[in-house]
This record gives sequence, structure tokens and C-alpha cells, in this order.
Amino acid sequence: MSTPAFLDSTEYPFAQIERDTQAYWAKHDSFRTYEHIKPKDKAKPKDKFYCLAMFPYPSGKLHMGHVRNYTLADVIARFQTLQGKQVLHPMGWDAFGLPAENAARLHHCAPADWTKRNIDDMRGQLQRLGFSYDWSREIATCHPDYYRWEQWFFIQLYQKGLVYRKQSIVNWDPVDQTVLANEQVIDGKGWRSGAPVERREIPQWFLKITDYADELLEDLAQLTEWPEQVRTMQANWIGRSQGLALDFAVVEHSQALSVYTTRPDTLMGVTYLAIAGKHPLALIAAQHSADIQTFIQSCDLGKVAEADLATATKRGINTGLFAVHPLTQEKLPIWIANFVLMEYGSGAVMCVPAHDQRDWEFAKAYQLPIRAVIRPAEQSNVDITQEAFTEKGVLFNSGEFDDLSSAQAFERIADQLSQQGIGQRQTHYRLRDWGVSRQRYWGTPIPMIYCQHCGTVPVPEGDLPVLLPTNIQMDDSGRSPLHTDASFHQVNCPNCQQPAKRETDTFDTFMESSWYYARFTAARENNTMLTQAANDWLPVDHYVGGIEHAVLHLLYARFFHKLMRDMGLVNSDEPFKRLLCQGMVVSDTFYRTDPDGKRTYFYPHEVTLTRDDKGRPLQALLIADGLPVHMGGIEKMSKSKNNGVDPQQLIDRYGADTVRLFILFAAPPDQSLEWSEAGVEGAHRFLKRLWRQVQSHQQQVQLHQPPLPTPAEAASISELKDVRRKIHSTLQKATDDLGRRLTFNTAIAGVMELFNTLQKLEGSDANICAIRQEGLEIIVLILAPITPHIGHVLWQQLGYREPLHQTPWRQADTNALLTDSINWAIQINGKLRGQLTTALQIEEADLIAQAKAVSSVAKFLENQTLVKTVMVAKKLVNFVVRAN
RNA sequence: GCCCGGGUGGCGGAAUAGGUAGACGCAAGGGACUUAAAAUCCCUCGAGUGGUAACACUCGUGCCGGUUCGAUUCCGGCCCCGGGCACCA
Repeated sequence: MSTPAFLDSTEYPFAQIERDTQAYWAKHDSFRTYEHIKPKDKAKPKDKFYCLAMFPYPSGKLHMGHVRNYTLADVIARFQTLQGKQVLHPMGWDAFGLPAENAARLHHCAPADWTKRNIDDMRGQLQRLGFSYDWSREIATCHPDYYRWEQWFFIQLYQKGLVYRKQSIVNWDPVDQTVLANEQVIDGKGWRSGAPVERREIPQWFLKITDYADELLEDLAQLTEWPEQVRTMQANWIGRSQGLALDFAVVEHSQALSVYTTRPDTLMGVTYLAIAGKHPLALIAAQHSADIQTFIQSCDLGKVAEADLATATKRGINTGLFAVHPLTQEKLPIWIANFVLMEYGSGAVMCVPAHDQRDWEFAKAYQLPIRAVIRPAEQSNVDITQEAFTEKGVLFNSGEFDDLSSAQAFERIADQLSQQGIGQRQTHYRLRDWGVSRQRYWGTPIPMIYCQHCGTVPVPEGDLPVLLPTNIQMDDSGRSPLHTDASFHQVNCPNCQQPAKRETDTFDTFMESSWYYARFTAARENNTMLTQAANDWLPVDHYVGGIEHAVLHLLYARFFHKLMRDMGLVNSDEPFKRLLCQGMVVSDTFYRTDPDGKRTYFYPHEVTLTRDDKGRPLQALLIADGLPVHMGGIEKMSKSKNNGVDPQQLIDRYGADTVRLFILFAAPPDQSLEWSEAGVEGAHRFLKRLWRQVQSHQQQVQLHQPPLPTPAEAASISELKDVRRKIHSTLQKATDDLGRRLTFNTAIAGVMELFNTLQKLEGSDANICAIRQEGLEIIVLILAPITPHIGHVLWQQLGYREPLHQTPWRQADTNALLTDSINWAIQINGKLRGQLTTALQIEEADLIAQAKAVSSVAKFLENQTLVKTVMVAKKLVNFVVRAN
């Protein structure tokens, strides 16, 4: 595609502007932040501000989601610098992970080499976008200088008893003989082998995050600068509940069946119990029944993900065993059900089909009795023929508990079972301990050794780091090369020096991303994990990243912070003070359906749209053959849909400032952003107009003998007074938008509005030049965090020697903001009927009289009775009327 | 299935604390400049009805209902779209 002529760079030489400005920043080390805060003026130390964006996985090239994330954080960092803060704004690489192994297999190279190349490419792209990073603190999590401290920390946790090993289920590919990630299981089959996936138990390491469940839940209240939705999601994820643990005796067995319920009030409605296929009772029942054995085996098929378990068809089989109801002594059948897992809780549940929808469906399917015991408070009965009644209410059919409310019954039943010694109140959490073992190569080696004589032995501190061998080839099996690399796993026991085996699993990559924010404060430190600098800088004042991390990453990082605090490494309770979650970047998709039903997607640039006379799109045509393609709607940018836009091409074509401006202007940060090439051109057009305006303004200024009048003097002319009010109200609003609201789109809209106002100023007399000078300065200042390159040059042209990126922000002039009149909206019954302009001071009676006299209002008052008059100060008068 | 969001012109969005719906930008249409094109500049632009016109009125923020003098905003019920669900990061 040829470059359109309007991008003639002599008109707005963005390429040169951006090259020169970046060279200036590099030469002056403009964004270097020193390890300890060193205020220039010791009497007034600068406040610190730590701004951080979630570091990227080095997948190859930067995508638009990255550009959005890092542009948002850069605006925040630069804005805070202009506010006079000492800003830390680092960048690094979340460099371990599954894609590197897949790419290495595909390209027959080592994951380390592939990762390093990607980091080098992506670093160059970030630099081209002009982000204000302190590159001296760059970290990559695959470097031993980083992960050695993670190994060290894990051993500390092990010694504190916060780490344990237990059996846990994974997706097992029986053909490739390997563990699969959830995303590697497609329709219940392994992505490479196509074999049905099994659930298999293997020993894995866990961190006791549940020990911190209460604190993680309660400290959410401190996070007042986090989005409410994220706090709600985390609270629900932790899922603290109050309930009752109770025992059901099992007929002809000494071992009771333990269950937990949050609804003891429904106890009289229990008609059966369900247990996991791996429950000891299930295994006993299976000894004499081939059907039960087959059923238990079938429970082991399929993926481990909760969404799949929850949506799977509910199946079960009767064990033939019976439990005894603790209150009625009734015999209740015990079933094995595929929706009960041995991993979570006790592996057994009591079932109340009348008051739990899942139990209801299971009971219907297997003709089990359904007994209603709760009714709505205002009704004498309850209808459970169509679905379960799951709300709380009043008990019936419950003997001595009849007519109690659910809450009262909870207490009475809990008391009674406690006294009998077969039940006790318990706090439960939905949150489960964090399994950190991964059966993969490209990750941090878990620093443990298994010795036949000494058991599990942590690697001694002096032997750290346990280095991950990087000179390896991935084979096609999908298995980790660490299993076959004897030089890695054959070691001597640190205790007894006998031959032993090193752990070959690596850490979940969430481990690395749980503490990197702290390591940036001591990135080059070789002797300890963290230093005093962590307390100088933490918590992170502003963290920016995708909403998809709302629970897992952000919860794990909060957990890690508390672990580090309890180890004396940091002294704060929470890692991230303020959080901004950005939306996705989406764009149009176009495709054709092949005869066999497969879709072929086309890039937006391969397609042209035809429109009707109102500009509505009619159809899309493929440029190559002129024939129609299907418009597939708007989707998240992805390789598979061919709707991704390469940031690099746009930067080359329009410049980094244009890309930054568009990405901030097109939507508020937390909403999804719809990509539009025409919108990018609009952003570019604005920067061109700004560039030209400053050039022509400079020519006009040079016609005058300096000095120009001050802006306040120039504003004595009433027309200019209005313009100056606009300048200062724009500054006031933009300051609020950039600092408090983070609505960069409205700040930019305000700047455009102000620019349009300035452009309408005709003439070149000294007063006009003075006002225009002030207006252009404010525009460049507001845009400084957004489009820093053009700003850097325009600031010099407007007469400043101090570089824009460290100039102090300005306060709006309160005198300039004063008005001398009020515009009132006049409503009849809440509907706008007229406008009225009055002096600032006006008597209420006078205002009402004038408002009634406005002709567009008066005609609606004829033949009406005035019921009342509502007034909103300085804004609105509403006459409430009724027809006569 | 469960948890959390979102839905406003042809399009992206604005309306910050219940008070003038549609700022700003894009697309589209018309015009100026030009040999021409691009670029640039100016004008129009939610829908409907009436009017030669200025203009006037009605409707309108996913759907149904409620609270209120007044609802895009608050409440109840639904529909659709998106994010997460513990081994993608």
C-alpha cells in the first residue's frame, strides 16, 4: 500500500521529531531513577510514586493490548512526574512459560534462545513508543539472578511450614504420557495425540494460601482505590462461608461419613448422600460390583477445569450402602456422583433435592425422593415440581424445628449436633491451596531433593541457585527434558551424601509474577532478595493491567506480599495501592466459509467496505477479487481471526505520538477499545493541525516587539475573557481527568475543544497573541504525558528551555474561571422548555417571574395549575403543572 | 453451571453527586480552493410528523415494570455480548 500524500512528513515531521526527542532523553538519562530517593532540595523531599504496568510475556512481537497497557501506565508516570513526584517506572519480562516450549519444538531451537530473541525485539518496540522506563532496572524472570531468590524464598516458606506436598489431579494424556494444561485439552482430548484425557493423581507442591484467606478477604476493605468489581470477584473467589460439619454414621461401617453444609436448616430434607469416585467407601463398594468399578473409571475421564465439571452431565450410581440421618435415624442411600471430587472438602456431600438445584436434577434423573422442608415466609407451602426452592425461609415437615426461620434453625440444629458430638460449626473457604508444581521444562526448578534415607531435603542455601540447563533440545514427546537429563536430576543428598534425586518439576509461572514488582526496587542486588529500597518504594502507587488478571495474579501477588512481610522483607500489608484494569483491544473480522464449513479470515486491509448514502456499511468486498466477504462482527484481536493490527506498521506510518493519542482517545481505559484505522488518521490530523498552528503562531508573535501583554491583561477584552476562561477550565478539568478520574479520552476531547476555540481567534494583535500563547502552552502541557515527542519540540518553540517532561504542572487561574452570568434550564414537568440567562445574583421571585415569562415556557403554563416549583441552584427551574 | 462487567446516533464515545441526552472524534452528504487529485478550510448530520421557511411538536440511552417534579444514572424482572473459573499468561 502506498503512503497517502497527506502523510507528507515535511508538514509534521513526526519521524524526525520522535527520533530527536528520544535521542535527547537517552543522552540526558531522563527516566533513570536512583536506588534511594535523593531529593534535589533536602528541605522538601519529593513524594515517591511507583507506577507499574503488568510486565509482558515475551511472545514475539508487541500486540495492541501491550501498546494500550504501556501507554496508559506511561501517561500516569509522566503525569505524576509533572506533579513533582519522584517516579519509579520500570519494565521487565515474564519470561518463563508454555509458549516458549511449543515454539522451541516447532522451530527446533532452545526455549532460552527463542525467549531472548523475543525480548530483544520487543524491547526495541517499546523504546520506539517513547515510554519513560528506567531501563537500568530491567529484569527477566528466566535469569538465575531473579529466580534464585524465588527458590530461596520457597525454602524459607518450607521451613516455616507454609509449603507441603500432596496428591493432586492433573490432565493426563495417556498416549504422550504427559501432563496437559487446560488449554491443551480440546473437547476432552489431548491437542497433539487426540487421545481422551484422563484425570490422574500425582504428588505436587502446595503453598498454604488458605492460611491467609481471612486476611486476604479482610484487607480488601483497605483497597479503596481498586475497582469495586475486582474486590467483589476476589471476595467471591475466597468465598468464606459459615456452616456445619457433621457426621453421618454408615450402616455396618465403623467410619462415619463427614460432610459440610452451609444450610443445616435443610437437614430434615436430606434424602441421599453423594460421594466421590475416589472416596474410600466408593472403593469398598466397588470390590463386589463391576458396574461400580466401570462407573468410577468413567469419572476419571475429561478435563479438570471447574467450568467443565460444572457443565458436565450429572451422573451417578448407587453404592448399595446406607447412611443414618443424625436426627431421624432414617436410612439414606449413598450414591457415587461424578460431580463430587475427593480433592475438595471431604469428598462427600449431603443432598437436599428440594432446596438445591443440582441435587434436584440428580434426584429427578435417578428417581430419588424429594422432600420439601423450607417454604417462603409468606406462603404456607412451596412448589418444587418444576425446580428446587433454594432461598431461605421458614421450616416445615421438620418436627421440632417447624416454623423456625432458616437462621434460627441453623443455630438450633448446630447446637444440637454439637452437643451430640456429631457436628461442629466451621468456617469454610472456596479458596484452595495454591498448587505450584508444573511438569514442564521452561520454568524455575523447584529446589528440593528426594533422598531414600533422609526423605525430602531442601537444597542448601549455599547451593542456590538450582540452575535450569538452557542448552537443550525439546523432543516431540511433550515431556520435560529435565526428566531425561541425568546431570540435572542425579545428585547427592545434601544431608547424607548418598545418591538422591532432584525434583524435576518447575514452578507455576505465577510464582515469578507474584513478586517482580518488589524486585524492581533492587533489580541489580546480588546478595539479598530485597533491600531497604523495597520499603522506600512500596507499595506500588499505581498498577495497570488487564482485567483478566482480576483474581489469580492479583490474589497471588497480594498473598506473596503478606508472606514477604511476615518474613521481614517488606513492611507494608498490600502491594498495590491503586489499580486500573484496562479493557481489551477488539476489531472487525471478515471471513468466507469454505465448502467444508471451515472459515478463512481476512485482514482488514484486504477488505473494502461499501456504504449507503448515510454512511452505513452495506457489504464488505475482498480487494483481491472484488467479491463479497462475510462481516463477522467485532472480536478480540487474535492471530486466528486475522484481525490483529501490527503496532509497528502504524508507528512507522503515523508515528508513536499518533498511536498513543488514538489509543487513549478511542475509549475510556477500562472499556474494550475498538480499533479503527480512520480513527488513527483523525488523531494524526489533530497533531498536524496543532503543529501548523504553533508554527503560524510563532510567525505572528515575531511581528510584535516583546513583551506581549500578560494573559490576564489581554483578557480585559470580553471576547478574549471567554477564551481565557475556556483555557483555564480545560486545564482544571484535564488535571482531574488525568489524575483522579483516569479518563484520558475526555481530557483529550477537552484539548481538542480548546484547540478549536483558539483556531477561531482571528487576527494577530498583541492581545490575541498573548491569549493564544497561553492556550497553546496549556494544550502542549496537557498533552505532555500523552504525546511527549511533539510536545517536547513544541514546548521549545513556545519559548521554554526547560524540557517539557520535567516542567512543573500548572494550576488553573481562579480569577480566569469567574463568570458573570448564569444559564438556567427551564423545565415543565421535568421536560426542557426554555433557557434563561441572568446575572449571578438574582432574587428567587424575580427568577421565577422571568422564567415564567420565557415565551417557549409561557405557552405551556396556559390553562395549567402550578402544583409546585423545583429549583436547583445555579442550574435549573422546574414547574410542576397539572391540566385544569 | 457459578462469579464479575457491559449494552446510548451510521460508528467509537460524552453526560463526574438523580437535573438541558448525543461533547469530542470518525464515517457520510454538500460547498470552497485546485487544470485535476490529494491535503486543507467551511456547512449539515438521532428518528418521526407538520411547515415554503425560520421553526414547532412527538418519540428516543437493550427489553418489561417501578420509585421520583424529573431516570442513560436508583430498584425489581428479563434478553444479548464480554472477562474469569485455579496448568494460557
